[in-house]
Amino acid sequence: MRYWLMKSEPSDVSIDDLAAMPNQTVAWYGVRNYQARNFMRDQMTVDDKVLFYHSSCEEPGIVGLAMVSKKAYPDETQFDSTSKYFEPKATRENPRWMNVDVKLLKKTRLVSIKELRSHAELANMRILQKGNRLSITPVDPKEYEFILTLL
DNA sequence: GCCAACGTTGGC
DNA sequence: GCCAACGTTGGC
Repeated sequence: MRYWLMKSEPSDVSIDDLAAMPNQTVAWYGVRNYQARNFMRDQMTVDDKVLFYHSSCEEPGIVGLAMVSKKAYPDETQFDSTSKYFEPKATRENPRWMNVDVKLLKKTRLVSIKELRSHAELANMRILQKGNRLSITPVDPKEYEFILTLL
C-alpha cells in the first residue's frame, strides 16, 4: 500500500464537496500533467491512502483523509469538447488522461502548510520543497504516520 | 496581484 | 533534439 498527497482547489472540489458526494467519492478528473497521471496510472491501487490537500486558497493545507477506491481509468473530461479539460488529441481507443476514484475516509482539522513546515519530521515532504507544483505526490509512510499523530 | 519555478510547445 | 517563448501553478 502506498500513500499520496493530492491537491484540490476548494473552489473546484473542496473537502465538504467530497463529503456531500454520493458514496463520498469523486473521480479525480482534470489532471493534465504526465508525472501526476503516471502516478495514478502506474502506481495507485485500491486502498492506497490519500492526504486530501486544499491548494490555491486562503488556508492551504491538509483537510482530510481519503483512499483510492477505484484504479485508474480514462478521464471522461478529455472527451468533452465543452470542458476546459478537453483534449482534442485523445480518442476513446487511445485516451491520454486517466483518473482514479477517491473516497473520503475522514474530514480532519486543517493542518496548514505553515504547520507542516514547522515539523522537522516532514522537512523532506515533496509538497514543502521549493518550486513544487505537482498536484499528486507520493508520501513516505513515516511522514504519513507522523501526520496522523497531528490530527 | 506578484513572481519563482517549472512544464509544454513549436520553430528550426 | 534544442531551446526560447509562453503558460500554469500556487504560496505569499
